[in-house]
Amino acid sequence: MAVETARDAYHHGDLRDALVKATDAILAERGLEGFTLRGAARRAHVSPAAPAHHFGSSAGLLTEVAILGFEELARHIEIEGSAESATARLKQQAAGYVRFALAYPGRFQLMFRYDLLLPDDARLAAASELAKVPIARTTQALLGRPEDAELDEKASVMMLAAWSTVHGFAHLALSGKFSKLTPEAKSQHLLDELLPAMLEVLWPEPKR
Amino acid sequence: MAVETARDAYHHGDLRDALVKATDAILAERGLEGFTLRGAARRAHVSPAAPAHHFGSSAGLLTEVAILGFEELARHIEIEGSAESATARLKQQAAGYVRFALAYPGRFQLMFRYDLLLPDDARLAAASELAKVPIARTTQALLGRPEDAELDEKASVMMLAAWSTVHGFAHLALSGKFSKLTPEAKSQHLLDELLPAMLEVLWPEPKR
DNA sequence: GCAAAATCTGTACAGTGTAAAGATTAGATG
DNA sequence: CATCTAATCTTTACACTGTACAGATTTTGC
Repeated sequence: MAVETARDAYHHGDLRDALVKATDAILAERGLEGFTLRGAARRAHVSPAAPAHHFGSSAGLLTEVAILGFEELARHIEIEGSAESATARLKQQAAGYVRFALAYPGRFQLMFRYDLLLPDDARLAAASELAKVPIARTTQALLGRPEDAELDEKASVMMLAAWSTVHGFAHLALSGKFSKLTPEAKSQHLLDELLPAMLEVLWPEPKR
Repeated sequence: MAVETARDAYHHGDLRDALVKATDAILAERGLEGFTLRGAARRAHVSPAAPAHHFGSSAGLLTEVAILGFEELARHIEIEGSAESATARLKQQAAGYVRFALAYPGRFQLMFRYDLLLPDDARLAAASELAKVPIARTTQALLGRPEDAELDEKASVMMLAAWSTVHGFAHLALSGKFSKLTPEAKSQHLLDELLPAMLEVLWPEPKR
């Protein structure tokens, strides 16, 4: 059956999955700029042209990894415990978003590099859309509406505001644009100090 | 003297500038992913290895273009007429920021792709820093402080909030993440409708 | 058991960035 | 003006890249 680890056989057994994992490992170890299709093939002990059959092109493989990225991102912004307020929940989700970006910068950058991904992949679009759902629900809560209701224009704009802020913060952090503002800034400082302070400016916690 | 257009001579005359302009033109025509060092050399009618002497590497040339980008960005966020309020001024600057990103996507994306730029270039850092000055001044105005004063922590955080929001918006727009939210969304719609609406959520205009 | 389909290899090609060595020109010095 | 030196550009070359194409190998369906 060759279902077990048959890496030296002519047929790999589960090359598709192995290539995705190899790519993800490369992203983690050497970042997005360290990825090459041939490198991923080497890591899976397979010829340079092998990936083509499963993914068509480099973009096909990367799209698969980006899908996993959006799913992982969704997990990071789903809040576990019940938050005290809607704004508190928003902040928890924001922290999850940034935590994901800082923990998996290669994945995160890939997910927004349309030039590396298949432009019209339905599964990628769906995964991206699914990752927004938790933010959408919190937005509705902020407006005092039922969480599973459809977003009207005001809610859409509000969600866009939250998303832009957090995404911009994450992107600037990964671009190294904060090394000047806070020379010693490491991930912990960004997550524990700077991000909450910024969010408090934009979504102040209501006095009680 | 060969100061005049001597493109067919052995010595170009002003190859350094010609390569920068060629690169900028490629970014405008084919985007950042359309740039190659050899392509820029071809456009300047020069051999593939010629750029190396002036810029050392591809990153050196791109860094030069990124510096021009930050200078152009600074021009876009300097407000011309006097704004009615500090928040109104912030919104004008935000619009300038996004207008720049949408008008010159190749340049804009390059400016934040640290993997393509020289990591420790002093002039690039200075240009990037200079582009923040107008936002810093508006931040001070928002807090009712003298505009040329040093930013304390609160002001820094506030500026970071504004910057993150606008940068995230621009980045998401260029990533094509708004095509779902607003299928027909073109630059005009983003600039005239969506962006002002989002900013109004975060920085509501004070009642008068 | 055997044909057909799926999977992977080997080879090849055009294109990339850039290192190294040589050709050409410009500018400074006498 | 002549000549030397330094700057500038070309040529060649190399190790890569993504991927197209033809063929080898294995699995699968009948």
